[in-house]
Amino acid sequence: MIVEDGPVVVRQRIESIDPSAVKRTRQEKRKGLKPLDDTDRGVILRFAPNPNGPLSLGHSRGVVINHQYAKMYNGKMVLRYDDTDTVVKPPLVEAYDWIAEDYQWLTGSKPDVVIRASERMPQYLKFGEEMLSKGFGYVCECTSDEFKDYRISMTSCPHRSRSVDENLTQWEKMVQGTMKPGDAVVRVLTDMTLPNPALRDWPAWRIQHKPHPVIGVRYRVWPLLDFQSAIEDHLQGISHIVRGKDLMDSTRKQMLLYEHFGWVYPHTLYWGRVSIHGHGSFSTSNMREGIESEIYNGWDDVRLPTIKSLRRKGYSAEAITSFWIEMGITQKDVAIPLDSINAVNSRIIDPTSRRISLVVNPVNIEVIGELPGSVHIPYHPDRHSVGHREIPLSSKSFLVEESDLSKKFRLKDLADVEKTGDGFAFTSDERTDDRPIIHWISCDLQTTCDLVRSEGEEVFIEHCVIEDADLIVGEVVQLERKGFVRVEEWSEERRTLVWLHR
RNA sequence: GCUCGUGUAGUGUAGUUCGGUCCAUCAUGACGGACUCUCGAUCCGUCGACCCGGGUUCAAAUCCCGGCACGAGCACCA
Repeated sequence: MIVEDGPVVVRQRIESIDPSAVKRTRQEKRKGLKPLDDTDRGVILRFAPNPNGPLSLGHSRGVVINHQYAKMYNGKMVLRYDDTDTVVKPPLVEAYDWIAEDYQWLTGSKPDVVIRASERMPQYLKFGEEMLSKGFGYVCECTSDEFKDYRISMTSCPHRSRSVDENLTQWEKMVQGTMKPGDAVVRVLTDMTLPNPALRDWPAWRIQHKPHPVIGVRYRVWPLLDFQSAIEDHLQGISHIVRGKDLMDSTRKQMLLYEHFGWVYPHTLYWGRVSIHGHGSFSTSNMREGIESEIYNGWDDVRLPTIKSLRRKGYSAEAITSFWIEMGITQKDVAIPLDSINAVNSRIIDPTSRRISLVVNPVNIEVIGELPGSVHIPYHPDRHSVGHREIPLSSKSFLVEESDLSKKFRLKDLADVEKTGDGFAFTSDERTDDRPIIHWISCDLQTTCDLVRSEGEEVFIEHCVIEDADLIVGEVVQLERKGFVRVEEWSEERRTLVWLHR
């Protein structure tokens, strides 16, 4: 045998038998998302947010990945509002539209199906009742603490052995509203000795008397996520679920329910938690509180990681999309530096962004010497198709950044300047040496604007001078030597820019 | 405590299914350089990783066993 031979010898032998078996090829990184299993019977995916606020950057991962898979397999996308909780994380009436809008912005399309769980109650109630009449659910009147003890000790609670009739009677009381919140809950009958405590007779329905912000007081009993989602996924024929790995036990709970109903559970993929490096975690509820207590100016506050805020700052949907697709769906918990999203965004916006001069701390200098009446400067250094502007220079006065002032400098695209006694003089329109190049604004064509910028927990509004260009609201421009901003307002009365990134 | 999951350069990823094609991919970052009338863009180069310990094998990022670390679930939230 070849036991004493080293791997090199073995490789040579293999090579002599079949060279292709050990051929060295440079390995490559897989592009795009990992293929899905079992796609031949159609692909239907879903994105199921709680409409208790607008979409955040974290949500956008769900939108992007699911939509991308649907696209890859010519499948369908379901946008489902999971709005069955009226107490802990109640829906925000406006959020439904916000989410639809952000969804469309991100994907450039509308979902194939839109569902509000709160409008599907008749369906859920039907299956809830079926569960009880078929004997795989029961009405449990333990308090949550009491049941916790049963769960830990792996023993049955007194209600577990109720008859179907008794369950149906109690259910009717829950539905009619004669029982108060907390009095009872409907559990799915699983097995109290299951090794995973989370799966032991998990709750499917609870009583809520607080009105639903959209549909009011029509129902007294509401399904919990695991039940509602399980039923609706089946009803919609969802083929693949991509969800956070914090919902892994949800999958397992729902599979037990599917077994009872005799259904086939969708294929499920998971991703880990994502946070932005150096930023605290923002939950929708946190943000909502912050807005209500006026710590934040609104959902599009530049400090918040909402899609609204990112849009306001000028991120492109394409950047967010390719960022998530490149990241894929690993189960690792990751902390992303904002810079890596910015890098993707820059790559996309740089070729089309006009270059504009803006000065934060302006100093007015008058320059003596020969100068044309105006100068013709392109809006983009590499792409002349972006256009150009004609800047009048008759006043020979310029605004420059205070910190840029020195003995010798060059006004970019214009002329070399030198300090002469108490003034400044043009020395050449050609570039003569490597003196610093600074940006400038002609006093003939200037206006003021506000620049909104956040730094940590602070928001700053800087009053700046900017060249008076015909900026368009919504466009992203690059401030010469500074970075990208989005034009938020541009009119006679108000001109506001929002800082994007460098 | 029980259950589940994850560990590849600073960061994020590819490769792990089925051991050899891996002295390990790509991007970002840092550093250096070229180019450029922006501190932008572009181009070139450099740096840098398989959580640890055993085992199996001619051969382990990949398989097995045992640790360790981190995260999540065990809600009448989603």
